Amino acid sequence: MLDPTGQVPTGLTIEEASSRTGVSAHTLRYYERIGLMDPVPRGPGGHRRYTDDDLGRVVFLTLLRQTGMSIRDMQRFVELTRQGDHTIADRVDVLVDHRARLRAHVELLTRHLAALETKIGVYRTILGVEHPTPDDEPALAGVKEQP
Amino acid sequence: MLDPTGQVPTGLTIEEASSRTGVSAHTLRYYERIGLMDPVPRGPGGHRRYTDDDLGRVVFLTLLRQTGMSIRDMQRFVELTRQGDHTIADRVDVLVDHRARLRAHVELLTRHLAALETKIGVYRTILGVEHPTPDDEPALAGVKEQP
DNA sequence: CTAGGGATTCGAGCGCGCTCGAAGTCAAGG
DNA sequence: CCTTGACTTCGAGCGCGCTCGAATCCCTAG
Repeated sequence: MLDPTGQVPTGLTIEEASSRTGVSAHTLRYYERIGLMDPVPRGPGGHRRYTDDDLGRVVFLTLLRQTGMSIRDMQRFVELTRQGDHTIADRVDVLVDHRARLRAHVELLTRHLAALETKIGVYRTILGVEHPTPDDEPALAGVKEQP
Repeated sequence: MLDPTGQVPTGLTIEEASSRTGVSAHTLRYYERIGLMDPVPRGPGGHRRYTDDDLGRVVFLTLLRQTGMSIRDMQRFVELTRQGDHTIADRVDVLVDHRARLRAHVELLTRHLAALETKIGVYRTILGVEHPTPDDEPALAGVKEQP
């Protein structure tokens, strides 16, 4: 493990970074290719070694993606970051806009969720309401029905 | 507008249905093609005339889509519907599962929203907090952060 | 030295959910 | 009559976000 110079490679391999972030190695390379990540430092043999900062970046990118920001918009945001501190106000604008969209989206989903509850209620009523709705908390417990 | 027989075509044209549901005419035809909608009744000239029931169906399909159900799963659900009342319990199962995923998704988004607030806060701090953040009350009541 | 394993780059391919365009039909209006 | 325009069917195409596979390279173990 130790090399003769005493240098221990620092940082995580791409596989380790993948398992810690939940992002596939393929996707990690892809993000780097398209400029969402700055070139990740390389260890011996040109292998990527992810630093904590790199991981943090990945996590943030994942947050943006999962909240519906497009790859293209993420690229624009990252470009702002690269341009230095004088773009911080712009970055805040982007994030605030994104937050607004996200809030609206969450509200929409919440309304849809309520409508879905109603629909389920209607169906259950049709089935005959023996059960005093033992269903409003288990989620994964597994939904039993009986005739 | 009135034809000699006194027959007034009933229901909405595809364009009207589109503007009322927010779903494009292209997509309405597509949904019918792939079996998400039963064949919509036709008026003179073979043109579609959407009934209120049809619109209701479109709205429900839209809800499922917007909450992340795949077209494929929607097709399976619709197929159950077509098979008659004895599939109601199965339909409930599908909807309950979907509700669980939706709840989890909303929770994830809510956590991401909180993280986003934090990030914005950090950036604002860097900018120097002249502005007493005139932004932390609108939209949603949920999710407050405090330093 | 050889073999193995896991990384590298790169472009191509894929699944999803539309989205579009071509070609045709029909009814009303001038 | 002919035009206009909104509809019809159908298959093809598109944009997105990955996802994969081939070829190559490097390091380590035996």
